[in-house]
Amino acid sequence: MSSSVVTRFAPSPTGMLHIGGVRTALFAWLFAKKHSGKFILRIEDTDLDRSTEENIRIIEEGMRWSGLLWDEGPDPDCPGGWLGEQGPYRQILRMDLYKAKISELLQQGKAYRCRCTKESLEHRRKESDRAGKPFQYNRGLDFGQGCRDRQYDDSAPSSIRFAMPLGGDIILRDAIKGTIQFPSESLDDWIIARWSDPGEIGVPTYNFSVVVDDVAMRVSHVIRGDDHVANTPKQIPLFEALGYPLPIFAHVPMILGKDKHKLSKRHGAASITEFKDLGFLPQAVRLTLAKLSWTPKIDGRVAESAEEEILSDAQLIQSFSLEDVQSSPSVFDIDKLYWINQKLIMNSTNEFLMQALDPFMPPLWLQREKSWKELAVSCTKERSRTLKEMADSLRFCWEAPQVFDEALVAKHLSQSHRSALQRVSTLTDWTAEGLRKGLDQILLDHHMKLKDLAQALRVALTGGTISPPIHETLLLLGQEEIKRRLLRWI
RNA sequence: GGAGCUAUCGUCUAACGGUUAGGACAGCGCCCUUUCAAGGCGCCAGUACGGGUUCGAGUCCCGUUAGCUCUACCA
Repeated sequence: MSSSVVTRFAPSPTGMLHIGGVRTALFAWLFAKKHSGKFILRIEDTDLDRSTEENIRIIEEGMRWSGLLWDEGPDPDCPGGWLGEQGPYRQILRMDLYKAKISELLQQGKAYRCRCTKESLEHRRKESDRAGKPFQYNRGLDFGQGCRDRQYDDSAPSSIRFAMPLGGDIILRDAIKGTIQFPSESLDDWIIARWSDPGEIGVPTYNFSVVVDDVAMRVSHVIRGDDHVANTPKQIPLFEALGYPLPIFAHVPMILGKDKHKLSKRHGAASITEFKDLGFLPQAVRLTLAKLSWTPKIDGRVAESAEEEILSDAQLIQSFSLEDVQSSPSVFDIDKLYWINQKLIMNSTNEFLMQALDPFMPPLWLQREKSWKELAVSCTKERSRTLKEMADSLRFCWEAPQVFDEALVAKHLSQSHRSALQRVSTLTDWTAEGLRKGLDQILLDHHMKLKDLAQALRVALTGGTISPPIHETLLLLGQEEIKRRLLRWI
């Protein structure tokens, strides 16, 4: 039990849920599932100014939609508002724990009160800049100028800094990146608790609370974004100072936009909500994200055909391994998502799609018979990349065309076409079979090709030349609606 | 500026130091076809650069270049 796997996703509620965050969470989730471990969601809201309740809700909803359900974390349905034994899972509610740990460090001389004001630090930073050196508190040019050995008590306002090692290297053994060495001299004594009034301990900073929480929640594998690599050498000595064993670190590479910069709104969709609204399936998002910087190997083999690219969650979980994750970043290509989404839609049951389509459809959709919906879904699912496109391709069912393109009318609705349309409106057997026979007879009588009649009907009925196969299009519209729409052409 | 990371087709990637450098998406062409798709077949396209090590380097080492991350009392 002591060796059981626990991973976590620890976003800060300062904005939307970014697709890059979802990918990081996905890897942590896959790893936990693979090892029958636990996956924790923890809200890192120690930035009081930027964190909001609304953003927490967005994160929870986004995670649920993505299918990344957490074993421990916030849960309004549970007593106290969270699920799990190490709660609460919002850092703002865990201040007592942090402050107790800070007191310990203070007593042991592993942390110290710092009375340097923002102004003083600003000044020293500028001085360093002028000398062409990076500013590091109590290192380099600043060595000896800080409060490290002043033994200040809490009788005056102060922040609290962690006394970092002064020599040697800090070594990070990363499950993805390998061993990385950081010279201690490139780090400095960083702030673990913000400025506070006399007698108090300020709000702890991210790098501090993360360590305390990861230990308290028994996180065995810290799987997080690449952008945290530089934080890790700060955190490692803290684990040691607190007397905690080190978890295994795994830093997953970033997801880039087409211009090789961090993926953002500029590249189109970046938040998980946007992907949802675009009509992508959660499974498609998971699969696409999973295959960035990682290639699943099924039975030791990578995909060798298009079909083999489409994997189930079970296959992803089964083949997931941190060692196989690349250390280089990758560019997110939405075309691949479209393709995977289309494949998954094609593979989906009508039952599933009928329901998945609900949010994209007008109210009239909900009133339709099941058999009608089934027909609508089955004749559009092979020709749509997204749920939204599916919904769009069924628009003609509720929206009669108002304006017609003259060129289309001239090409597809000549007098001879119209006389055939006249016949269509007089058909009486509107079963699938009867309709087929009826159309065939019209084609014979009018010496027409199906192609011509189909396009004439499309233009007359939908205003365009694109629709599901013509028999299905007619069945979806129904006899009465067709008569109504054909009226102006016959 | 400093610290760190990274480098195979446009993109995602595969390749015990030995392959005509493989696959997928995108693009292009042909076939199929009732429009659009789907499907089938095919084409285009890559080891950033320079040095080593080696019988042999995409793969190991060193440098160069480029990109990214971090460099906050943000997370």
